[in-house]
Amino acid sequence: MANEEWRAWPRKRRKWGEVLAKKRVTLADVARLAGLSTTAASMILTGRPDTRLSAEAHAKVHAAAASLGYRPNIAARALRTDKTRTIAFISDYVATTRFASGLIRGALAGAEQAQHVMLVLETGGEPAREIQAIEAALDRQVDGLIFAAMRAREVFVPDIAINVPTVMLNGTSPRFPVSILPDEYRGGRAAVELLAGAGIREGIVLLGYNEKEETGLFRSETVTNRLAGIRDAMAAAGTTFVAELSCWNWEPDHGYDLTRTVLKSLKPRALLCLNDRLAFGAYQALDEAGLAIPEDVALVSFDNDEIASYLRPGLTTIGLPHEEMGRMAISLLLGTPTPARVLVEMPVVLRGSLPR
Amino acid sequence: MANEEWRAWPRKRRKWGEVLAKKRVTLADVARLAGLSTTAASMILTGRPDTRLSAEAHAKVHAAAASLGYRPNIAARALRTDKTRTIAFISDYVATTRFASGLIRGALAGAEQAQHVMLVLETGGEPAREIQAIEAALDRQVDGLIFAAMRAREVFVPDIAINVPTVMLNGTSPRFPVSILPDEYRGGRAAVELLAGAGIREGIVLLGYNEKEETGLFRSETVTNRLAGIRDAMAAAGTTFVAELSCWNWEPDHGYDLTRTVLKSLKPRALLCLNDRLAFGAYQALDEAGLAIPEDVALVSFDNDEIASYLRPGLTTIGLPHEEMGRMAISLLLGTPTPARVLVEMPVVLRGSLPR
DNA sequence: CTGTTAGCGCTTTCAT
DNA sequence: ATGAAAGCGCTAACAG
Repeated sequence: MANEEWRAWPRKRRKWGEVLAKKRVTLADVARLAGLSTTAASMILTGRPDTRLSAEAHAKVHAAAASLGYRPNIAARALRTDKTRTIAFISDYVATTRFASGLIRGALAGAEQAQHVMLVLETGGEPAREIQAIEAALDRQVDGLIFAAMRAREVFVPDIAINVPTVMLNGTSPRFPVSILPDEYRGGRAAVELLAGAGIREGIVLLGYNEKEETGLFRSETVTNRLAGIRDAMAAAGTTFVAELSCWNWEPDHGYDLTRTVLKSLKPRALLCLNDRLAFGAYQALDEAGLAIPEDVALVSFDNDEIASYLRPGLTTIGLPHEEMGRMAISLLLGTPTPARVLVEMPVVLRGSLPR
Repeated sequence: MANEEWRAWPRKRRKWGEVLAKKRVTLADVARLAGLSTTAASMILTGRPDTRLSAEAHAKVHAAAASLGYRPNIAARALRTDKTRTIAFISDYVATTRFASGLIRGALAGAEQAQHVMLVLETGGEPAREIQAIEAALDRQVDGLIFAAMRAREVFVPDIAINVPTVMLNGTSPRFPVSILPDEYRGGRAAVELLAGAGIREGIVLLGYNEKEETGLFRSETVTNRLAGIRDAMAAAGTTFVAELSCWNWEPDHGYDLTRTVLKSLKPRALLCLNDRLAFGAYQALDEAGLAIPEDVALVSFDNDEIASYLRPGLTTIGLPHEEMGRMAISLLLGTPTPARVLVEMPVVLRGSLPR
């Protein structure tokens, strides 16, 4: 399983503790060196405004802190202040669907900017692990909780006491009013408008519509809203789909099969795919059929998955604004509570799969 | 940018603090309810073995804790014990290359299993942010540090005092002897042996060899070792490459271009691609040239990127054992220090791009 | 303007 | 067998 190759270092193995050394410098050390009280040192180092200590005192304390390399012990501070400058990010899956990792990245960036730090916990969507994760976070006195779902949906949050601000990210929960979601409705509209803008109003096939929205992984309002936007925009453009193909999951294989099915009976002008992986499969089927993209068939899709940029021609897609959403979760958490549903705009990513 | 839709909840906005309630139950509360001292409660709840308190005391304390929903304050405990059961995972990028997120997932899983929790920090490889990340972690009294690199390489670790166990994950550093890497040499051998096993010993093209290994993103020993394994295995099989194509980066476009170049001058039997994205580009070029995989041209590649499973036929590839590596980082950190370089075996993932 | 004192919640000698 | 008291490092009242 693992192949170990031993290196020089210690002759005899020792415990980690023995390998390391020196205890941390404390505030008392700084105060002592500066010849002042810990109180003075504390006030000066935390930069409290109201209290006026001599400029000389300031200088001495800062000099002492610097020369000793002093760093505050945040755990100790938290005992007094009840603030750890730490936020927990609890999600069902971590970057399993690679693009959803944008949620973490955005949150991480937001936290860093706000001088906070993030505890990341994965629950697999299992209630038992969710409870453990919440408790582990709360036990460490985090200042806030972000509950993230990798696929937008209503999230079940265990009914245990949570006494810190909480934000639902890419999901909703009746218990927590603050939630952040992609603006799927407008995204859906945008996709259709893109086609219309390219002069395509006829011969459009919808790929991946899930007949039973209440089934499977996508029982969320997400896909419902996306579809609502699509249908409204189609109606507004005064057209209808020439065909609607449904499937139970959005993987490349399904896109491939669906597209082959379509091509048997008709010659579509465009494929509107409900996500990029379906579109990927569609590319394969279109290639096999000798149809050129976008001359024969145009494609528009959703998610801005990484593969969208790999395809040739590149896939035009309505992206999920995950990074922006993650960032927003932090600012909502750290700001005044906003008991609202925040909808974040989905970016339009233009590539070659649409005629210009 | 963000579209806000206000929901029912509070008439007037309040601060988060006012929205929440009740202070935490403390050990003193438990002790009081049990009619014992905090000392007794502490000993019983932490399950210290040597001290023998009455069975009755045990029962009372546990009952009290349960009925109050007591949870220890780990920050406070850390003040005494110097153990936070928290580990920091500091990496240059978080899941930017989607498959590298396996490192995090593995570490997360390992931490959870060991009842620890993980602080995740991203540095972008910038020294200033690295310092901040280390300090932020150390200030929170983490029990250990994992330094991860998303692409295996030698990692620069800022020269600041680090007084906790540290493991380099997917990277090396002269300062920290414990490091975990994929066993690239054996992986390289495996790839060639796969081809040989399929009866292919002639007409093999190497795709993506970087002439100047010291340039660009891959100055690591990783690619060097991978290539060494490949060359040794080729020699062992008594054959040589019919062509070696180099490029400066491993993206689909390069694989596409390189393959087209190859096809101009010869008809290869197999392509050995140094990563899956190159292979992806190669697929596109082969498709265009009307060559069938694996009948005309076989492919073997590295990484087991997600796209490898999307391709048709599926791409046979030597995977990066990131999840296993992440898990191992935790166990090394929490166990006895192992001042060694641990090499983790790369899994062989068989799919249709190789004739059977 | 500065220092003393108290205590956050917990574990740990050390008495009883 | 159990509890009192000290103290981890820090900040907040309150004196001086």
